[in-house]
Amino acid sequence: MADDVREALEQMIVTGEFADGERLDENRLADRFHVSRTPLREAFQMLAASGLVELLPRRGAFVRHPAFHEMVEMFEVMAELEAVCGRLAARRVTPEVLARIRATVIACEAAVAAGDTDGYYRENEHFHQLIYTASGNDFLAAEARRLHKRLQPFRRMQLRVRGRMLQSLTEHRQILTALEAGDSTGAEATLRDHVAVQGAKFNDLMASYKQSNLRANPQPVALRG
Amino acid sequence: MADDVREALEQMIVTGEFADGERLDENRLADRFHVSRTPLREAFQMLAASGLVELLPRRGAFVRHPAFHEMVEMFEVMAELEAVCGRLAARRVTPEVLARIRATVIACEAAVAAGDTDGYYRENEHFHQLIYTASGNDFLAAEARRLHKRLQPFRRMQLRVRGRMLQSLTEHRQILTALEAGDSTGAEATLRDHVAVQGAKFNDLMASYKQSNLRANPQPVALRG
DNA sequence: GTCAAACTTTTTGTATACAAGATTTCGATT
DNA sequence: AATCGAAATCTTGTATACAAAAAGTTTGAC
Repeated sequence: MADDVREALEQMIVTGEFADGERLDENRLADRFHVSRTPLREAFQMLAASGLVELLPRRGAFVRHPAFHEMVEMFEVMAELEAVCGRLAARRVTPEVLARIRATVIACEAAVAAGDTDGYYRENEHFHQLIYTASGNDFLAAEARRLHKRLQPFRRMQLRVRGRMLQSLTEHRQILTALEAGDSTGAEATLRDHVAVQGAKFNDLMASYKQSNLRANPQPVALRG
Repeated sequence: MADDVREALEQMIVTGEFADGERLDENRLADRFHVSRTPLREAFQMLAASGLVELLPRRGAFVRHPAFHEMVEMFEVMAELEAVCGRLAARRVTPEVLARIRATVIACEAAVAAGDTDGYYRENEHFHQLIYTASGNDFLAAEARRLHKRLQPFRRMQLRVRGRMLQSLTEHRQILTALEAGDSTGAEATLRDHVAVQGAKFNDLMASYKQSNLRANPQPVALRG
């Protein structure tokens, strides 16, 4: 029950239903979800653990959208984590996982050919999840998945850009080639560039950030109404 | 209050007062700490968020010590995170932070000269915290600190080994040199090797793991009393 | 003696009650 | 009219109450 509430709130937050710094009203939300404050507060704590809200003692739970520079920092870490996954995967990937990666690349090609953006998005997700698995380090994979999930709402912004899908596919192919060749340096570099927000991607991301409703409020949380 | 309880439980867990898989009894602990179950359960959730306990629905909170292979995986990630910090720091470190890193290396030298293990441990902590800061990426620094803290009880095992302190100091010097030279590749490689558990360090760690009371129970959590 | 089903006891999860801290309102003062 | 402070109101944090699920125990059949 507490987990259902967390799920619902998480959805509401990442779809921008709350402004940055907005306080989550325990009584109002308890009414809304037909639960008492107890499971609601549990949900708040879970959201705080994943960084979606900030808990200020005796003040309440405040939703926290990342500032642009924080988003860039998170993407930088994501790029490095995936680069590490790639480097390790080049040495450790099992034939089974490699085959599944190959399959997603083929599915991605099909999606591009069909102009199926949603399909591409889905297969792209699989591709990255498999890279994490391929690292052979479950802890690394779990950390990568955690950050990947956290960045999901912002990644959505990115992939709609024209031509991005095709470029992404090309990079997937290069990554696959590197993994097949056991080329750890190549896999690392290609994955880093694939995920990193730089060059044109930086500007695209900035543009969509400014349009989104997941923008941070420049005022510090503690001083807001 | 909930946070005090979390603090206390965290201490008890990392000092091995509970066996792996042991259930944390809400009523008993509520009595022990003179609090009600409400803040206690909050503490459980926080501990679950940092991976120290596992929450099984309708079953309770079970302490979770990492298996040896999980510990190795965590150290591998730590090594990679610090390597990234080092690479970025070589390009981004500010003169102020660099000066403070230099100071810790000098303090480490003094500690080695005096045979002051505790002093070395303290300065070593500062050194690594500063490396995180030097990365210029606050999110990366926060993630590195989180994992660093999680590994603290296991790192304690490591540094007592004879000769380790001197080798560690030598590596600190090399890292500092690389940072001063703006040598990102050097800083990255040196830091990775410094933190990585490999060669003799692997065997040392395994030996102390086996002796510690933070060992995992081979039986899966769900099947334990 | 073993197994299983029914019953009893614990234990968890949620709701509610209440006290202490934060916020707002409103009036008095400059 | 603006500002400060006290009273009133709201909100959070903790304790307690209660229902439902899990664990443990007893009883009965074979």
